[in-house]
Amino acid sequence: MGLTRIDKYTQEQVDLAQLLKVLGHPARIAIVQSIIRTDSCVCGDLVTEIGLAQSTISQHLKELKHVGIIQGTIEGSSVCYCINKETWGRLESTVNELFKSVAANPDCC
Amino acid sequence: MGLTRIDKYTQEQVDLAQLLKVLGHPARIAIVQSIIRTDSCVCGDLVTEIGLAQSTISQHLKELKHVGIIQGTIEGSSVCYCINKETWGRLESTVNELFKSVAANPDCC
DNA sequence: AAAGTTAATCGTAATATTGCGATATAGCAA
DNA sequence: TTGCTATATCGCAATATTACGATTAACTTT
Repeated sequence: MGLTRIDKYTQEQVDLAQLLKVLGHPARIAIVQSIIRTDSCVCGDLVTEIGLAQSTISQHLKELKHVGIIQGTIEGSSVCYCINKETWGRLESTVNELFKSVAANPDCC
Repeated sequence: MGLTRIDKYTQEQVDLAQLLKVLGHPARIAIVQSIIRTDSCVCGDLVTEIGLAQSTISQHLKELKHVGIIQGTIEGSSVCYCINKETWGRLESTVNELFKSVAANPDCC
């Protein structure tokens, strides 16, 4: 069917999966890393830096923005994209909880 | 084209994205959580617990196994799936590095 | 051997994702 | 106004993903 069934899962599972899914693309990882590294909200630079078409980068930015991983502010004729720390904080604590339970899990096979 | 171009990215970006992508599905999150929680390598139980078809669960297990998130050992007529801690350790440190750089990133817009 | 259990694989239909060029939109500059 | 730049959106083609039923494979029990 190609349609992920969400009626079987908790809201937490759906939310976490959504964030991880959006981050689960190398272009979007590269975009996030670039936004962090350049430390300024350059945006069009991503096109030349990553080497995908402008429309493709714009689409990835849209997805990152849609789930709240980044946020954009219009700044003259360009757009300033930066990290949404609230979402990252939420993701960090959820993921760390998972890591903790993995670490505490005894080997069994 | 539907084909993710990997020639534009570093190996680290591709590897991280691959792990996050596989975890980016609620059924696979539920599977991982269940494997951790039950603390034993039950497997067929996932079908009744999650409520997807047996073939669907098997397919998700295959993907988790393929990227090394879990590992399976044949145990009689059933299979014992459990966490692959080496992969989780790698993922944890990579992700934590990312979280650290996000936290250190100054707000700019 | 025959039947039952468990899990993997195959085939398939429906939907989603990726990437691009072309076009639209909006602010800025001359 | 007329261009120029920056970004978003549209439409499309290629490919990937998701889910399922049916089948297969392998072990267990009778």
